[in-house]
Amino acid sequence: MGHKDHHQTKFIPSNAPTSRTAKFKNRQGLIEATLQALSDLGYANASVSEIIKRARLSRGMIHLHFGSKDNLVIETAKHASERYHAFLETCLKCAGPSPQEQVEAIVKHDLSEDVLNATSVRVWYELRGAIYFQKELASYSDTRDERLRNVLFHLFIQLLETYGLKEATQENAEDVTFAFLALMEGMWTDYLLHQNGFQRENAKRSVFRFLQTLFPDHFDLTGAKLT
Amino acid sequence: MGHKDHHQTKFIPSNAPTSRTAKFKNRQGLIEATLQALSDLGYANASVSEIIKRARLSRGMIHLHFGSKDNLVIETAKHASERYHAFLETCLKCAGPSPQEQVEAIVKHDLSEDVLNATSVRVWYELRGAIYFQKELASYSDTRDERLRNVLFHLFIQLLETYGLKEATQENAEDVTFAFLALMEGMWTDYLLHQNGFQRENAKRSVFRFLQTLFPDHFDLTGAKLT
DNA sequence: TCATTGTATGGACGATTGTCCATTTACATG
DNA sequence: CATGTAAATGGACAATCGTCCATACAATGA
Repeated sequence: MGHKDHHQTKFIPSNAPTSRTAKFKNRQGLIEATLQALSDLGYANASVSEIIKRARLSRGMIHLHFGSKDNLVIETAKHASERYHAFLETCLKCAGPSPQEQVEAIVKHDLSEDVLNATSVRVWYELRGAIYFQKELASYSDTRDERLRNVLFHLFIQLLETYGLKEATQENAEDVTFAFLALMEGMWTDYLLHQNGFQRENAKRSVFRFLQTLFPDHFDLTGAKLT
Repeated sequence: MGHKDHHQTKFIPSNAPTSRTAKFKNRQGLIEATLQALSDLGYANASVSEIIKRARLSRGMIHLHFGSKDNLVIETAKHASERYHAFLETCLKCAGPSPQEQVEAIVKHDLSEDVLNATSVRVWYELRGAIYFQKELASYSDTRDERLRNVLFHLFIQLLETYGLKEATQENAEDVTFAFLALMEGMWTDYLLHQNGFQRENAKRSVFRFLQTLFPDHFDLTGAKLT
């Protein structure tokens, strides 16, 4: 009934050409709708019907644009992953060059409202869980994986070296990286589970307290309060 | 065809009475099968058909024993939660009474093969994710929740007091508890994601290194090596 | 031994899943 | 304006979902 009208009012404000720009917009719309459905309903209940309802598009569009629903989910994961890494890279470039400033930037990025919010945390959790029976997701649900792990490892190496702990630097840096990543993972999980009670500032303070005990010369709790 | 035979050979070895013991066994069998299905397939694909296939029972049994599939999942979560807490309590009783020994016991419990294994971690993850659209699960997927949080909080209070840091003890203990739980959460997530590469000993060492930096008088890395 | 009771079976049911395609719509080009 | 091509629609389809029930079975008490 009103489907066509909705589509027109949504994507063709006046009388602009539909063709390619509209096709791209619909493609993006499906991805956004999938993110929303995953967030609202979880992977188990994010059906084709629920996705197209949110996209306000017709049933066949998923097949037309993505071939299958599985593929749509994979592309959605890819989209989310790229957004995460792009924003992270921006944050790292804006921050100062010193290791402590870089680490600080990573913490603030990962706990910022742009990254750690109700929708994205839910989607991230659901897509991770789905890796088991949708192996192709693994490559795109790699938030906080090898790339970031390597960056952190080298940052911590530098920080450890300033203490002159040459002997066990390698192993120490590995352990610190491992623990730091686990800590950040845990923060996200805590946000997921206690969305109402979660205090962003407390989370930041805990992480900086952790960093402070490890590197008392480089970190203090004032870092947790800055945006 | 062979359904009856399977059932008999499984639950009635010789000619024992079926009645109540068998009913209980079938009930337990369904719960175990649900755990297996959740682990193998995830919540999204753990259908009634897949569960009864693993339990080697007939379709109607779920309705008979649990009323609905949703209820079976809830009872399964309850079962898993009770098992986790019962084992944790045993570990805490076996360990020495000092705060550092109690914390150590918690770490070793949470990273032991009995608790942190392929099946249980998968189930834990899936059930947590399902809380969103199955609210009743929340009360039984509370692994590492308020109960454990309180225990840890008081243990860390005691440890902090020995340093004479009376002023900020409360806030410090909260932060430490928060960070510690996040760290353990993250370890589980890491196990989930990198099951092949995960090194139990590395995880233990990282946690103990974390504790050592916080409480250098009470913890050292030798604790990480003991079973 | 026969009736009763509780347990177990497996197929039927409507609802919903993801896929696909015949059809319609709308734009770009001749 | 007419024609061709790409985009979008929404219903048809088989498969599967969870629920439920008529039936069968097995053990117990009279």
